[in-house]
Amino acid sequence: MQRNTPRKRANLRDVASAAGVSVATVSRVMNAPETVAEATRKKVEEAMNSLHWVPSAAARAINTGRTRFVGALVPTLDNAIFARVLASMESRLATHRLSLVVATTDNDPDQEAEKAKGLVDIGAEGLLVSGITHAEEFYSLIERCQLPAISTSFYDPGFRLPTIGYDNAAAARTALTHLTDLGHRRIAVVHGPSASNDRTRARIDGLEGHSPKPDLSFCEVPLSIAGGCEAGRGILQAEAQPSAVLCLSDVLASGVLFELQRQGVSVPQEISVMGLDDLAGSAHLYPELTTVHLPVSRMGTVAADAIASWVETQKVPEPSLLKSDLVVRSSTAAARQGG
Amino acid sequence: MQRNTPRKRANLRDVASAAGVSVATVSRVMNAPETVAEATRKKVEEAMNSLHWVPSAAARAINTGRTRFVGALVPTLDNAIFARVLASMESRLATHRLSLVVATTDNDPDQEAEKAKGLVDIGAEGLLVSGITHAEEFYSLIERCQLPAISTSFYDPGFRLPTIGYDNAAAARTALTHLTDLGHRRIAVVHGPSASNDRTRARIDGLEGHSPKPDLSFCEVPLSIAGGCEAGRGILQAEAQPSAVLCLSDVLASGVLFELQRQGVSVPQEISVMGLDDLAGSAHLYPELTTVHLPVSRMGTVAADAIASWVETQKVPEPSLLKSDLVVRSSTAAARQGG
DNA sequence: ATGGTTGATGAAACTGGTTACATGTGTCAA
DNA sequence: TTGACACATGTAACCAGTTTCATCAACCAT
Repeated sequence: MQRNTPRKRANLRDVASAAGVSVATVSRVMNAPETVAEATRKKVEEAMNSLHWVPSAAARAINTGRTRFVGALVPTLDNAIFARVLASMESRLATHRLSLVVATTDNDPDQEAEKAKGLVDIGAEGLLVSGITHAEEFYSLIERCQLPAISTSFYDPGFRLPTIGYDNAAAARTALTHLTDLGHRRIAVVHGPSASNDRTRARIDGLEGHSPKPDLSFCEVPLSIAGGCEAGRGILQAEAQPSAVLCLSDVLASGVLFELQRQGVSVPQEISVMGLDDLAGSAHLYPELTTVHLPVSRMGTVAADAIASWVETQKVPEPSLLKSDLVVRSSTAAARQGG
Repeated sequence: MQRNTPRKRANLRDVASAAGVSVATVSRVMNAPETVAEATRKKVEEAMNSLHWVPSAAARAINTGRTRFVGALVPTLDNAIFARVLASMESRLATHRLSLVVATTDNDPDQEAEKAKGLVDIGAEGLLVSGITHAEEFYSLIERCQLPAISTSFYDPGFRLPTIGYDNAAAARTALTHLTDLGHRRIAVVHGPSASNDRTRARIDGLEGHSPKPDLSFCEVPLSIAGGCEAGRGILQAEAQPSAVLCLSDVLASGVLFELQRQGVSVPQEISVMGLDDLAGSAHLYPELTTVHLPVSRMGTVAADAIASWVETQKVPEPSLLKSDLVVRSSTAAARQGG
């Protein structure tokens, strides 16, 4: 039985002895090549190559105290909006030489706390979460570890964590105002599960106390296109039909749109439909969806910058409010007189 | 100047001396509590709590040689299909007590290689990539590190890496056959950028040599709903109008659908539209989209299991072919005679 | 009383890097 | 010729855990 294969990975010492130098010199070739003489450096580099040496991330981390990645906890990847946020976070973090570890929580605070623990266990230097509803274990975890953590999708300067997001209530109000401005008074509000989603709750709450006071009927469905379809069917079956449908998420609005078309209802002539989010595709739906634009990409980059600076400088970032804007397109129109 | 604040995080030794035991015992409380006497364990646990001790992931990793996370390199998060794959990978990996680090490559092999290096640098134990087009540096990286790496979205048993995916060419063929079976002969094929996307290329190639030989016209647009709309406009402006549109991605099909409706063309009466992917929302579009179902969720779980077993057991997994199925819905109909 | 076994614990080596400090050599101005 | 200084390199401590092996007491059967 020959033993040619050095079944164990080479380490710094192996490289050093192969190159005939000390470990310090090898380390210098990695971290400060300019301090090493040309000839020595070449010798070392050759030894590295011939031994197929790859530095151990863990060993480096133990010394520097840095792992260079942060974790993101999102409710789901199925909604395009979170995918968008993550995409912009990921690319922005890359500019800070940080990686992003993703975990999904399914809108469940307990699962979030558990996954957060998992992220800490593998060495996350910071955490990005969404919303303001979290388990007590989550807070005690980040406190215990003194871990930088930022909350997104929700602006609340008084919150326990720095928040970077928009005013969900105001966004919903903006949408409702657009509809009432158009003369709509009987409006169906379609939203996703409110029990598990604080953003949804905030949007619903934002509709309260509106003037003029519209006649709102609420409809809770799963947060998906299928859910929107379900809502659409429900609306058409109701005895008092609304002249407008306010969907608290573009995904739902899409479903409503498709279902109304399927049932032969023309939008916006018979019923206006409005969304909230402004997903990339919403501008291209038929009809083009009127909605409230939430700057999710921007939110991702701002949050990435904030967590990066917190991790690097230990300074807690300021909360940041991002503005949302009404985007009027073709899915809403003036209410017909005396409908 | 008092020095009450022990500005440094506590370590194992601190806990050990606080509890009046050895470091080995503290370590045992973590990893094999049953071997420690009840009373001792309690003492240690109290010390841990009062010192707010959090074990260092890096220190553990350096000993066990495990970081417990793998990296995934996807072209983009903007397409729902990758978000879906990642979601199922993430949840499946969690059952193996592995986390998922996500990086996006923008369909650029060089960027992929660079991000892969970044993932290795932070300690990824394995890599999940998509497609079969990769930079040479990528291969040399995984070879050098002897890193488990699996390719998804593309089945090719002869490939350099184990592949877990579907037969893209066959899926496209299935779609085309459905259209020709319905009597369509003049068909517009809408697809995303082919230069940078091997899956798209494979799908296009799959259409070749079909019998009966249809009259295909190709249209390349950005892979987005907006791109689909653009294609839709192009198709209506063409002098020889097709009776069916075959979109090599559901995202494009959605855009085509919306644009045709916008232009007053009825689907499928005037033009049939077909997709490929079967995204979650496709079944609820108006009209419901006929498409070819790709088992992306299943692919995610299979790939997760494969990389997990490779990482744990060092045994290279077998390639795996996942079947795709035709899903006939309402967006396609028989070609009108003598159109 | 004796030897064997089990259970709990500790001392110290070990993981794979980084880095403070020491050393040795060569250059240059005084 | 000598002291000052820069430069290249090595020695060994250090990071925060895990793990091997030794130790020692307690228990039990002989």
